[in-house]
Amino acid sequence: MAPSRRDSPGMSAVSVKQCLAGGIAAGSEVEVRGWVRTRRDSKAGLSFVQISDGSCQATLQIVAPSELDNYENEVKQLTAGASLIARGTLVESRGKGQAFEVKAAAIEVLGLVDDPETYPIQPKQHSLEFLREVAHLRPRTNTFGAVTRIRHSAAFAVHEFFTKEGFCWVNTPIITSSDAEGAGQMFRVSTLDLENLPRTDAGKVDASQDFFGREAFLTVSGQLNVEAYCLALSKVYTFGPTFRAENSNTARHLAEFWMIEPEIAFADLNDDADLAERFLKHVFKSVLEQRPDDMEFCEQRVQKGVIERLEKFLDASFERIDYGDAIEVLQKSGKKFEYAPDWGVDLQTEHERFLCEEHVGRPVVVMNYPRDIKAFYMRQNDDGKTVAAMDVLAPGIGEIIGGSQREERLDRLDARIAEMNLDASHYEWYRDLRRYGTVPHAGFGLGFERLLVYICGLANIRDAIPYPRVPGAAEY
RNA sequence: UCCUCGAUAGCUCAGUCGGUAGAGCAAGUGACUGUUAAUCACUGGGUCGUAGGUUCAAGUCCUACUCGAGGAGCCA
Repeated sequence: MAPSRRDSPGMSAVSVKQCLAGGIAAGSEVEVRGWVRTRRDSKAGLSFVQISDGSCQATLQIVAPSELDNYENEVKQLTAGASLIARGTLVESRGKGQAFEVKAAAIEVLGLVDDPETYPIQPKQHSLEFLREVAHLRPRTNTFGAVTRIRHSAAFAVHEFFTKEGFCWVNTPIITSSDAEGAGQMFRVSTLDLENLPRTDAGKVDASQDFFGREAFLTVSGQLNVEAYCLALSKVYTFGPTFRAENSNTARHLAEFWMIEPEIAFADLNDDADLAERFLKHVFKSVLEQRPDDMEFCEQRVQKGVIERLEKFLDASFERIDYGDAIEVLQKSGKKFEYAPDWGVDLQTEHERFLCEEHVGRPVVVMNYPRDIKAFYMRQNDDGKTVAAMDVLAPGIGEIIGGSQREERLDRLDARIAEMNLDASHYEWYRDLRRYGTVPHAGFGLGFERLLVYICGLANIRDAIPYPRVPGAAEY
């Protein structure tokens, strides 16, 4: 990682991370750029300025001697948030707390803070609720720096995993005309003039005059579309934005979030569960390896125990349990649940957490759910009562992945579409996939922000995405 | 959407029985110091979320609304 050359002769622009990593020889001339975290003045004729440039969790100490031309009128005006470029010598620090520091020969102040008293990001612990109200400034905090770098590493690990396993990333459409699987309320996409809507003779809004010549929405899932690519490229996945217009106001829901949906051909539910296990372990392992400083920050300041939770996850093989057996286990557990477990009803969060935290003590895959509580595309089992669906439950959070083997038999699929009163005309192209060379296939879905919440130990999903969109709030 | 709790200085909070407002941090000034979220002293900073109501008197009690948090439902 050679420092890039800059205009100034003999001087290289380097990151805070590079300065602290030990890869640059002490005595080197360097240029660093960043934002001030704190400034401490010494009457010995120097100031200490801690700067961050986002390259790592740590800050770099700039030692600014009072001999600098702009010491009195600029350096001593530096407050949290101000931006600067420092040029000088990278030296071993005389003080404790850091191995290296930069002895500045010049400090160029790019931007002071207009009103330091009202600058929201102060060198102290802020509440996450408050920081949500300043979403444009919160990336300057330790917490959001860590989450942002971890988010990047996790996203990279997702692509790395699938690439190594021979998958193709397929960009399914964000604008869609079908309501997919009825997976929830959709955002409408329209260019019609809301003040003056075209009407049909029957008085309905005339969608044929809209941009796409029909109704259109933002996607709630790329799964149906990606199945088509699966039945040609064998191993595919989506990773993109997803939208749900549900009025859910919780720490686990966003109106706009990123979803990962792999789909594998010539595969059954067991293959699907195997894939989910390898996938989660790879992402967790990568993040632990690539962002130890940020994970340590999460451990200290976000939630104690997050690192150990991930390490344990890597070591544990997933337990697999049939839904019916899980219900029996819950009923015989002697544990009092707010909702009594009953065959035919979906597992509550309290049930899921009991299964993986108390009953098994490691991640659990619950398989073969009652068909009446699951989507039309899930493959019907021979017992006539269940479908080949699975949920991966993780200690500390509950469901983290939901997936299924898909119904590849046209007659069975048609029967389900009819049974559930879905409009068959919407699924013609989906039915084609079963008419032209159908094969068993399976896949799962995973909310990327929920994965981050688990990795970082965050309490609220709104802190796992840069600009959270939730009912009643789309500021910034 | 339902239930519960909350909103007081830039931030985090205290504010007793209803009697016109307080701390820590931050900011400003000074002292001190190769300092480490430095330390010490002083100073400035408030339409108590909004609108009504009760009262001689409301941060405090009542009503409505707005916003936030926790839980539930829905789900990823």
